[in-house]
Amino acid sequence: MDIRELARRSGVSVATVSRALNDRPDVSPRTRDRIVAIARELGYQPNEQARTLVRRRSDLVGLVWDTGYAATGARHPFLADVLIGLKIALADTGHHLLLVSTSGADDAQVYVRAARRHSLAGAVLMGVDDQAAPVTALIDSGLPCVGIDLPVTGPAATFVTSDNRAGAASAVAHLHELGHRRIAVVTGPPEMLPSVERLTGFREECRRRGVDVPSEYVTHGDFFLASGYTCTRQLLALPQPPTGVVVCGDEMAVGALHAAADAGLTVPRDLSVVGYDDVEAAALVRPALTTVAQDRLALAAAAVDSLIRLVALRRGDAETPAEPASTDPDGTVPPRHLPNRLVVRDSCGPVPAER
Amino acid sequence: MDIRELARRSGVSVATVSRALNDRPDVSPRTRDRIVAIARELGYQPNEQARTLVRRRSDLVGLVWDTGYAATGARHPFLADVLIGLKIALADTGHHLLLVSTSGADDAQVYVRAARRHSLAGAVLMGVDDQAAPVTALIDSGLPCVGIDLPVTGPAATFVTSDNRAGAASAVAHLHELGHRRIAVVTGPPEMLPSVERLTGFREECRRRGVDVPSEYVTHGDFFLASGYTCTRQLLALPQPPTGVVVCGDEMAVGALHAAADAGLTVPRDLSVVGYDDVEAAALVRPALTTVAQDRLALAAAAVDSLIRLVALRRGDAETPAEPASTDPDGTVPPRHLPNRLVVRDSCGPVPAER
DNA sequence: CTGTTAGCGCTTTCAG
DNA sequence: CTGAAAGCGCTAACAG
Repeated sequence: MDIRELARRSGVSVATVSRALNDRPDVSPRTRDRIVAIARELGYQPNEQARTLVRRRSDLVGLVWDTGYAATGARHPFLADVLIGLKIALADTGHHLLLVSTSGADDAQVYVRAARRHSLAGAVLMGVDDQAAPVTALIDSGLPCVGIDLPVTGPAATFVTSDNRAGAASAVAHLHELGHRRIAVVTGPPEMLPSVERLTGFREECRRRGVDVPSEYVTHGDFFLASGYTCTRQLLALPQPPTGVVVCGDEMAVGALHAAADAGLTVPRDLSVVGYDDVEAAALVRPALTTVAQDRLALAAAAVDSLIRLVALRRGDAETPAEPASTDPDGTVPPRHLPNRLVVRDSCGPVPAER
Repeated sequence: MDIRELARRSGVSVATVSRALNDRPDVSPRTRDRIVAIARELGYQPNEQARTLVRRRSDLVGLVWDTGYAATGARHPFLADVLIGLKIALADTGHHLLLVSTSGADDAQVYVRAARRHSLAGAVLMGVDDQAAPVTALIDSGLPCVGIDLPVTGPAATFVTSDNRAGAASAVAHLHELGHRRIAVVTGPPEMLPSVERLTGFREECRRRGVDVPSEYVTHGDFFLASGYTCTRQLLALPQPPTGVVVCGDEMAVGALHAAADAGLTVPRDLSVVGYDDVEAAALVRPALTTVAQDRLALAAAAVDSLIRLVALRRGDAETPAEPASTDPDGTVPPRHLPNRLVVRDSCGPVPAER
């Protein structure tokens, strides 16, 4: 069942069928309707390869996600959820997600090659090092790219992330309102965007509220549980230990919970902990984590939306965009910071009496 | 940089280049080496679409995974890990994973159409209802398919799962050896393969050890936390409550932990719980879950291996397979049950003194 | 508005 | 062993 067969059955040429099926303006409505009806009836499916071959762009969006079990920060459960959101959002745009596998080779061109091989329409990047050569090469190749929690930029690249500053600020506010004045933070690696922005938000809100943040109160983990444990033990060993701690990732926050327990403290009686992300486990641990929730589906949807914009821009589409405001005048798609929401559970309480 | 350019630069015809690059026997070794060297040097990448168009089979493997947030059993964290395993295993075979999105339409042909559109080499199914029309249609279409935890079979279909019976049996054995004699079970829906097999394994091991299983001790959840909670509360409300319970999924097992707590019981002092899967949260909850671990990477690798076999069979490859034993003589790929391993943590203890 | 025609980049007969 | 030539199924000029 190919386009020729369809043309025969509808009594027109293949060109007309193609036009009708691709919603081109230059077909008479009656012809179009008839063709579309016959196509549907016959269950005709255009061959995606043939179409890509001539159009030089497929309906595939690559997902660059370094899932090597070894790679730091890669296997964040958070990202697995984003993946699902991507799939859902992409479905509405007629695109499909292709997980690009690097199969061993890791020269700087792996992603670029994969993109070309499959004539990708664009790519979504997450959980990778945005400074790594293969990644920068991809960005520089001019392929529309959107980073999730990765500050990639360029003529055909942009990113989406959470409003990390506001999120961290809300965590501080929550603790402050419970009476806490000795508030510490466990953030991520200093080279990662969410780490930096969350730390900034933390500092800003503390300043705003006149809360002093001694430098020992600022610690850096790697978003994995063990680092949250270590940092928290360190904090608790301080001469003036904090009474509340903002942990910039739920995995690390669970580590903080364990650290408190091992230090003989009860959460939230002796120590208050607020996490970040609201991963599944956040609601499962005891005490359930109070945490700054990211809307992962919305994050994915925003990424897809931005990507589609980039693709359209690149194609030179002059059509009136649905939301003209969100494409910058200079023909660029601005980064987006999506709002977060504090989810109050059981890991924060009033300040403990002075010991 | 296309094959023509490459041919020009190597001073041969495109046909020869094609043969060389595809490892065809009918090229002189010297010519081949020279062409391969030049290709590598120039970073030549064959266009996948052009190649698929003529070969009528792409390097894409579809992943049919019903990730609608609504779909039962779909968003199991377990499956997200399998996904990563699939990607890794597939990379070695030169294939890429395509997440097939159904974009609204849900007639019986959605998957079949998607498969045809992209000329998929095969498909991996997980987290879907193997009785659903779109799924059976895909299986019946003759596309090589392998189900993960789904008992799909057919001339070009097979499946992989855990050795659920042995796994459940090991859970029973563990409890029995700790002295438990009143052992209950929370399994999944009766129509799902893992539920059924785990329940069977549970029953067999109980019988083997002379442990009686009253019918009230057998409960069915849906693999989600809440159902584990409900079932466990029910069990604990029995006149003769169990002292140990085998919960056939970690999510449900966490629910069981909460149920125990809410019933005023301490795990493992008053109740022993063993889970199944060893998802990430299993190690994070307190007490950490003793659970039957599945090797998710191995499961994924086995799925890929089976799929590749099916693809080869279908192509009519007569080459000597690497492991001839695992392809059945009748030209079929048998289902596989991978071994599980009991991971002992803190949720099981000796039988409590009679209250 | 519609048909004809020329490829997209590659593999694969079929001759040599 | 190698080359010439015929498409794979579709889209996009270019004429009508």
